[in-house]
Amino acid sequence: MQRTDFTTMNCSIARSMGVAGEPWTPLVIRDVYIGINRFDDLQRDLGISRKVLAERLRHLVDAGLLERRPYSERPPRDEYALTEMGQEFMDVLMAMVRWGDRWTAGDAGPPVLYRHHACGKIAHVEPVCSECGEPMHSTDVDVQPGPHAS
Amino acid sequence: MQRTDFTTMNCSIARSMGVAGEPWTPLVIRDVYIGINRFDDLQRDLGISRKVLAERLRHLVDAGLLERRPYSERPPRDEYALTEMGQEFMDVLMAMVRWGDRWTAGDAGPPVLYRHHACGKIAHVEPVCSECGEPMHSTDVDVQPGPHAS
DNA sequence: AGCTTCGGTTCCCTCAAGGAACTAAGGTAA
DNA sequence: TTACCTTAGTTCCTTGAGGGAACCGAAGCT
Repeated sequence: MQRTDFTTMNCSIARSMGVAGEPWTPLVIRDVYIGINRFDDLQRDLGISRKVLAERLRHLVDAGLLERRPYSERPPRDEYALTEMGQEFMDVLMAMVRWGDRWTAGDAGPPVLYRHHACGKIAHVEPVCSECGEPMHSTDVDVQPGPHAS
Repeated sequence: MQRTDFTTMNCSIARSMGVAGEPWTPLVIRDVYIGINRFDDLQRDLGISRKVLAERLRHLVDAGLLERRPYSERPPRDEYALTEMGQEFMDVLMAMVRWGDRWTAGDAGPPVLYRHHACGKIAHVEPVCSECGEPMHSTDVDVQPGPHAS
């Protein structure tokens, strides 16, 4: 948790950042997604302090994005896996990958590529409207108060 | 900047977080997007420390997501506006809104709604494949090394 | 001359990040 | 049964970023 608690703000961006926006947290989620599931492997891959990693994992399990899963009875050992809530957060990270590839990758190009199962092509995500399927960027919408407006 | 510099890592998620992942930064971008463009207005709306706000704005201008724009000659005053790079970062924040609405909004419902210009309906973003237009979530892709793999 | 607005900067305090060392529970080899 | 290894943390200390309040400077307003 940063100094300010974003999780209680009446804004979905703030709450998302409160749950998964602390330093390292998105990278932990990415690593678990690509199959790095164990404490020592995460620590080695990220180069993160063991103390901070333990805090982040505890927070993510408490928040419901990760779950602990035993992979060995003797000795008893747990690994971390994405829950459905965590899987869906990958949508946010894939949007972040798209943006980072476009604006921060430079001439060298993106470090990883995504091959879409359905069509077999190298692709990136595009945001479209859930109702009509047309492109939906920030310039394509009006913002208006919702049920729980402040 | 957090202690660790994420902007130089060979990962678009890390670089995105390095540029726009510090505490408050996504909320500053959201506010500028919805038309809160001036220092004092941002400070009042967010309740952020003036010191931290000044740091964040400077960082976002340096990174190219925001630009300063004069809105008064006498007295000389600037306001902040999203660049194209900043506008496109809104795609990430809209994905975050979608996730936050689904998983953290609770019974009260989302605080804000988005009306899509093209179809006029209340909608949220769905990620689709840039090549075939079918849904593209993290479970729909294989990850493979790109041109600038580590 | 004095008050207000805007857009910051400066100062100080606290608490989180980073890093290294330590711990604990069990397994393996001699 | 002694010694060492692996895994998954915890503890301790130092440093530096976040928070808050006060201050500042340029311009306008009365």
